[in-house]
Amino acid sequence: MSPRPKVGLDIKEILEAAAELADQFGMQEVTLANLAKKLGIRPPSLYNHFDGLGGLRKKMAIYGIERLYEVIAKAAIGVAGDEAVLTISKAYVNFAREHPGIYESTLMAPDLEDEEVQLAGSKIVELTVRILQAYSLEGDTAIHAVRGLRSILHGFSSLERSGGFKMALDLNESLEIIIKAFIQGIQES
Amino acid sequence: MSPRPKVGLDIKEILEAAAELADQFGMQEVTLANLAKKLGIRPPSLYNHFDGLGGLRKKMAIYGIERLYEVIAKAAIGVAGDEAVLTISKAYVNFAREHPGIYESTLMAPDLEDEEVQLAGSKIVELTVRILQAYSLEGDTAIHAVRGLRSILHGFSSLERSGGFKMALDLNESLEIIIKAFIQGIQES
DNA sequence: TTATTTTAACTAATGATATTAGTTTTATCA
DNA sequence: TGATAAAACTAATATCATTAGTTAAAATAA
Repeated sequence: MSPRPKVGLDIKEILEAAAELADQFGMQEVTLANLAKKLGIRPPSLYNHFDGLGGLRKKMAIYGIERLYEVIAKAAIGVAGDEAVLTISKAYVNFAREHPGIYESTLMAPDLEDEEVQLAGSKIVELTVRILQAYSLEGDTAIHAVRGLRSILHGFSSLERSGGFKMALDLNESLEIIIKAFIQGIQES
Repeated sequence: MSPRPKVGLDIKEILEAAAELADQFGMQEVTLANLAKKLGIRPPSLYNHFDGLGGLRKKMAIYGIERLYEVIAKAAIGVAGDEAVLTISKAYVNFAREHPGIYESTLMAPDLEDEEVQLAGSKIVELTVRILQAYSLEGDTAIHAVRGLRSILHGFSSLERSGGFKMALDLNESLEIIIKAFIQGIQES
């Protein structure tokens, strides 16, 4: 019930190769043709591992979200309160900087509302909720706060990558000030 | 020095048709084939108006940013302070909701660092700077604040569109609370 | 060991796409 | 009226993703 073919690729190797392509050349260069060439096989052979280009993008999105989660979760160990929020924020933004293609892939699934994709993302949301519990926010404020934090982190990463911030002013400093302002303000609302 | 051909399309009509396609079906359906069909011409004829698919995407990005600017600028008339920030924020998010394809196009230029694209975007940045002048922020804080506000608005719009917020909690309320918290916090930093 | 089954590769072919080259039509202007 | 320039066209090419059908290799079952 578990045979092995000649080349013997598994989905993990394929996703790692696809992630390398994405980080080096951007998601628009992650084609079945390029991926197959990198793996030393023919494009149709990839259909044994996932359901076409859409299927690849979905798997890449889940893989990318999981890698992002691991980085954030590791950063969250042993910290709490403001320090925790700041630490995971930096980890998030750094991940997007170091792996622009993987980060891009987390937004390129054919259907981002897909159950598996949402499930992967919900782990990051839950982690954020736990960290914000330190502030004992009232009622729905915690949910609004999570939405705000996610908006800041995704918006910041996205704008930074696309060259949206062109003023000569340190970006890490901006991030720190933005995050601190937000958590300060949310406590007073 | 200004002849006229038989059909006589101008770039504005073409961009409006492309924007309609984008809003209805998403940017991935804005192909030269689909656009030509909608306009009643053959795909190669489009090359008389812009430089291929990349050229179209660049023109669409500029067109989209300009339309977004107009909406924000109109919303900013006759308001100041917190009310102004809240009003333009709602206008921004509403634009992304009403014109998802146009909004998407503002991020799909082949080179977002392109001079013309940046120029279009800088008008929105300058408008935001003027509105934030009401707070008399010290030193570089104004620049950090603009970066924060842009991150929130882009991140919020982007996550909302991709189904990132799945809790059953009013999104407009979230936006209002997030923006208020941020401008409150930035004044104390 | 031998036979069967399953997996993962392959070739060949198709349809859609962007793109280039070269041509034709049409409207303006001298 | 004739020249020019803009904007349409046809024809052809290369690159994709994708499907259908085939083959080879490895693991399991007899």
